Amino acid sequence: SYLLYFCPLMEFKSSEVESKWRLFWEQNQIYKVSNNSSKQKYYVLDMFPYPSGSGLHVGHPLGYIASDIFSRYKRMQGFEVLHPMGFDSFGLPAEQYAIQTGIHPSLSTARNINRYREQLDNLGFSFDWSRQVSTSDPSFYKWTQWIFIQLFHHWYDQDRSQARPIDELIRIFDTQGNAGINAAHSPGPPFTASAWQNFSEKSKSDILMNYRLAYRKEAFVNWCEALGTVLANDEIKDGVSERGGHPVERKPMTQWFLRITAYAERLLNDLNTVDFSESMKIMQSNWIGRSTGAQLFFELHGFGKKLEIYTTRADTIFGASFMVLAPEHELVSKITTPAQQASISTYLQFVNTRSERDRMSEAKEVTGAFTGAFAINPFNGKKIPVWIAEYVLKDYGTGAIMAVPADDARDMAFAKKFDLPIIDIIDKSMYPGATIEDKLGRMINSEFLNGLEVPEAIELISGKIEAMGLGKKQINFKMRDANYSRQRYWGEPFPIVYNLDGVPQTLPLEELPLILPELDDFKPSANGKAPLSKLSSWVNLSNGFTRETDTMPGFAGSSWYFLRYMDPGNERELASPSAIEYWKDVDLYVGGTEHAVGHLLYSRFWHKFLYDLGYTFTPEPYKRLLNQGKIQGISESVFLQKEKENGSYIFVSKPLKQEDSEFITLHVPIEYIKDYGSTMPYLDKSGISQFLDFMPDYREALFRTEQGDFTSKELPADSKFYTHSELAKMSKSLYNVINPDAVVAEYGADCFRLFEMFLGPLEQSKPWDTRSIDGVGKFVRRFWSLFVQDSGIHCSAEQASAEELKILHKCIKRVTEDLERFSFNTCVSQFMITSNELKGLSCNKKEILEPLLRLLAPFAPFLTEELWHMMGNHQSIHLAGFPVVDNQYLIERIITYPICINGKKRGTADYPADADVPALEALTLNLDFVQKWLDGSVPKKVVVVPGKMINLVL
RNA sequence: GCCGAAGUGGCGGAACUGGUAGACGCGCUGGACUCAAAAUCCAGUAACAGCAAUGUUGUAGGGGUUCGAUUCCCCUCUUCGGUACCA
Repeated sequence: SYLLYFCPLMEFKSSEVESKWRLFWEQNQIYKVSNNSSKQKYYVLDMFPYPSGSGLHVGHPLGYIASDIFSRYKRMQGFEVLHPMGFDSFGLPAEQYAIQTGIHPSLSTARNINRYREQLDNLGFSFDWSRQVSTSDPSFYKWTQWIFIQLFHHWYDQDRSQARPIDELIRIFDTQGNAGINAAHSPGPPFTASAWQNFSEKSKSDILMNYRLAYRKEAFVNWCEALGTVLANDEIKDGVSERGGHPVERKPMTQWFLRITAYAERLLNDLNTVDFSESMKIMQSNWIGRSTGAQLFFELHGFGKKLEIYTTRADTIFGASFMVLAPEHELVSKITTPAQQASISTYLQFVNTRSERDRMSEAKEVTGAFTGAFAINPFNGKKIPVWIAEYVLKDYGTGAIMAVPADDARDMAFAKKFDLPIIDIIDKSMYPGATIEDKLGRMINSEFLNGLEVPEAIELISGKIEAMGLGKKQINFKMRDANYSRQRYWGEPFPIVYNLDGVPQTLPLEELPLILPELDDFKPSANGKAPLSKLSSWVNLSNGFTRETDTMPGFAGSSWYFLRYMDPGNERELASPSAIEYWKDVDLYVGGTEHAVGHLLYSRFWHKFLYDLGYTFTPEPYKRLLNQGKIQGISESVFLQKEKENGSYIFVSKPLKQEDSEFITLHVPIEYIKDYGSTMPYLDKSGISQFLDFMPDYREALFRTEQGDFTSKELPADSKFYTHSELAKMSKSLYNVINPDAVVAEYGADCFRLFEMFLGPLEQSKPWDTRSIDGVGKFVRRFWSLFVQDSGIHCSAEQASAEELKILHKCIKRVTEDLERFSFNTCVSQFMITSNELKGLSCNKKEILEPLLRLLAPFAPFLTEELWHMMGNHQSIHLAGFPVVDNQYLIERIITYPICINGKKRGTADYPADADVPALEALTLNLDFVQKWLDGSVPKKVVVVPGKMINLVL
């Protein structure tokens, strides 16, 4: 034992080992990916991060670790694996930061990227960093601008279901006008070929705008005064901006839009061809929101005008007792009668003063006004009053509806409030559970529809509407065209100039990228114009033309970045055709659900557009999508009570807190807490003094503990002041962020990776459990000690026993299967089991340990690389093959069957694995304990489940 | 409100097509080593009853199918995620 003191055991020193192998991998370009490989390709993509100022916390790398494990696994299996990483570096936070601090976004972004890069490198990822992209890099956004130009120069042909060049559309206009064209377009008047030829250049440009896939239009936008910009619908939560929670109001502005609605049908249908989770597909299809219905015209009594509505329930037309227009509907001013003028104006004023926020928070409140006009029911000639109301939306359908109170809850509420007639038209008595909205029941009070079931009635009347020329069948989508303009600085400038008539023109490829100019003042102008508009030398060109001053939104760069990774240095194309041909699409995409409807839809749209133009070769960009859950934190807080008499403060230890008194809750930085993560975390005396340094306002406060009330100085040394734990997200404001760097420094990157996987299923959200990481740490040490003893590696060349081979191959089998179904947590469990089993056998045989090492390599790249080299290998383990299971070692010779009587286990018996069912039956009936139980009688049935169990039914 | 997912020990979670529920890890209890602590190792750990063998109850609650249900079907409750006047 004396000797042992002087002969230190060889330990696994993670920090030394990690830096050594990181350097080795870099010098030997282990993770360099080739575009000219003869191997089969596999593309594993992570959703690239926005490099925020606060760096990574332990939640961010979860998905990256999973994708890294999978990439390494595929690479070891012999695939050429593209596993790149980059940065989504344009966006609001950097700009907000710039406004506050004056530091230019490009500087803070570069700094943040470096920090992210460092943190990522710490975790041993196998990214090919030579392919890194950043969306704010001009060599990258050159192609973002280029794609926008392509969108501008294309229109969508519904008949061919394809984007086509705008020149072809002009040729069609020249020869036949716009009458016979089935294009995705904004509303506009019909015109003939000769009319087209006589239009001015300006008018032609305006008309073409209605067809372009990137177009300008005046629209109500979500204007956020506090942020000084318009926001997309998905940047608003509950009527306030998602970032900052500022109020949002509606404001008309001329904006760029992308005609994503042209692709709605394909975006919906092609969901069937991709491997996304069911809930993800449902989220997307709800967002697209396809509905089949009918366009229907109502004569307006005494105006010689027609009112166009959209309905999915044409069958209910005999129950239509009023019409409703959206307040912004263009006919409102034209049809309002003098008598109703006052009340309509009052209502319109009311609507205008209401922000989006008010509308949403009082969604159930019924408001509206009567225009004085009447529409004529085309089927029975009845006069129907026309109302306006907030609950009808301008942007959906035609912005006008026929209201059928008997069959629609909203119309019903409206009819009740304003005392309008309710005509019963569907008898639902035979469908007891059916709600008002269900398409079930039998028609009544509906003339020729009477007696029909609802679906039959819809069918019949739709046919009649078309035959009578009253309208036609129509498909509608909830999805709107994407607003593509931001009145912001830190984004891609539009490659657009306006001529003297204000007609937009695109820049030629030679002038791309249009570099975002330097600017000192990033604040938006008061009039809502973008910061770039202040830079007149940039805006105004020598020929009198002006530049577009808005910038592109956050989703621009992220809509196509995965293509750039294929060929990031290319200066002539977004990526070379041969590179795209080789990599094609993403085989596995890993990221959070929060991008379900935003990023994923936009990028699928762009990819389809590029597919139409022949730049990409698959209709969908992502074959398979895996959504990782979030890692939650635990926040710690203390209860503070203010004494009524003298205004002094007293902190109350959690167990002493009385339910009825009022408390202020203050969050405590988790690093001051003792027993963090246990059921009874507390502050000790030094923790309290740290906390008071952090919140000096309460320096004089008393602390109430079991031992009594004390000031912080008087506290007994052993006192425990208990705090309150809550599951919460990790956030700076709750002081509960856990930095991966600290965990890596303490436990090593391998342990960190294994632990994040071990926490639970990847797709599930789960709390970071600081304490149980020790278990994984123990595994790493035990695994190490399988290979290393005292002075070094101690593997023997001895032949492995059948038992040992079985343990190994069981592990290979389980881990391979679990990897294929992305069950990483059970992989780690299996490694622990196997390592314990081998430990129990004192197995140190190379024949077993070497394949086991390769099996673990994707999970623990540093540890396995170190051991691999200690065993005498000179090449990286990550270039070695992944072990293959040999089932011959797993064959069971004897199987222990549980023997049950009426489902209850009564004993066991060992039978040969290959025994057939009749033989098993016969052997079982002869068992002593079975005979005792049967006691002479014969069982009704013997159920034999080969390999599993035998059950006798008496 | 609607759509979706999920509810298993003190905790995170296993159980792949119905077949001995609670693998693996944390925590806890006891023991070994130690002057002592840490570390490490060994044993135990769903609940109830029992010295024990063992028995009974148990996968949110209720019902059903089955020889057998955490798994399949119906109803109810709870939690989380998405969405919100879409005609």
